Amino acid sequence: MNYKESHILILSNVARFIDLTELEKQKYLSLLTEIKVKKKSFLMQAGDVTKYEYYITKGCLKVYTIDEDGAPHISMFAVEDYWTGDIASFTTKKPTRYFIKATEDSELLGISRVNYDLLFQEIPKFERFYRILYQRSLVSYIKRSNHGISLSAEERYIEFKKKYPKVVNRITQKDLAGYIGITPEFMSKIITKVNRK
Amino acid sequence: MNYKESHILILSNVARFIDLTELEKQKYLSLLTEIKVKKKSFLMQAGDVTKYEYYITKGCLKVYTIDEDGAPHISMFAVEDYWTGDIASFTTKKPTRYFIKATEDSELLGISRVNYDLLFQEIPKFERFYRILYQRSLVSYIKRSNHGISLSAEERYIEFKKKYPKVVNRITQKDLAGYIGITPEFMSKIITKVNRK
DNA sequence: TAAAAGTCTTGAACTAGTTCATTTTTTTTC
DNA sequence: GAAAAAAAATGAACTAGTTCAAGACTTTTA
Repeated sequence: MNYKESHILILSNVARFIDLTELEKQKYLSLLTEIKVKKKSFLMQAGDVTKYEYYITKGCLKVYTIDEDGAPHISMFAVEDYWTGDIASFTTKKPTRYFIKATEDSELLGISRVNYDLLFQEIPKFERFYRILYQRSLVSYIKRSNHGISLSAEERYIEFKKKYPKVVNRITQKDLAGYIGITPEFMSKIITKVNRK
Repeated sequence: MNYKESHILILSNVARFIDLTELEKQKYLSLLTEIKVKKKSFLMQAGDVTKYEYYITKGCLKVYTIDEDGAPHISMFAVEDYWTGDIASFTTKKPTRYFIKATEDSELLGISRVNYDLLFQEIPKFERFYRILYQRSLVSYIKRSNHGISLSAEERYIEFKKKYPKVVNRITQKDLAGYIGITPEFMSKIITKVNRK
């Protein structure tokens, strides 16, 4: 069977953890929705009840909250081959506190709540896929939450560059500051200092 | 069937997400190992390859790393009805960076790597159980990692008290400081200040 | 392609959190 | 139940990170 590029990408992502028959692949793909978002437009805004979980096939998005003082706190940058969304809102149907905004023109595959439930019924193997996917995400979020409380801003910046070398060049310094958890001014000072070394 | 108390506890934890037949319950329990740890002794130390994932039936333990300066950073307190361990080391067989130490005499049920794999083969429903368990843990770690970078120490303390009102009274202020990510001295000042209000 | 809007840099004054040292209080141990 | 060990409180001097303001540089938009 001849698949389009975005479908090849998501199937190879899924194939990391489970094997699907040709029929299952087609069933799976039929449950997905193609979504395009222009740079600067929103995939989700605080207050929405999120309809989809997303897989990014092209582009870059930032996932963030805005605190009472209006300061943004970025929880992740989602680029090609990443999953994103707000699982809490997706599963509980409560309004999200997150914004997801495209920082580049982006293309995604979304799975709706109905289809997500259906997926587990029709291809129970996907329980395993998501079990392993969540297990791995968990490991990286546990690490990140430890870093947040135990590393200095400069150390967190160095870690970020090491972990996401390609992402650094695709985002603004201001957004990076929002991810590291500091002001853009201090981010600028850290970068000057680290690069001087 | 008449189960012992610790088994009733873990079965009701599992029953939150999946239904098991009587036979499956017995199979599941047969894969678990009972473990007791005395206060101040270790369940795991940095460098070990972790053999088990744990469910706590009694007591309290702290999960932490120690940084190059010798400062402890506590990633969770595990009390009754909580799961703990180091999934990264458990699944990859690489040495852990974590210490797990009992802060009270504690009792746990452990599942070994071999039995964990066996569990999924014999009762595939457990993929679903862990999928949902990890999904929920993920939500709370995403929140925690955001709090670490966006809230002040005082705000994190207030959040902790709200989320874990019972745990606060079972741990030392020093350990709480290690969780919040500040020095014991500053923790003391915050507590004095917050309670004065 | 000019104007506007947003991003980045730098510096000075400030605040949250650290470090170190000392004393008091609580818990552990024999 | 006394002695030792650990935890908690407090204060003074310090450092990492913030805030505000102003100017330079880049990107977006019409």
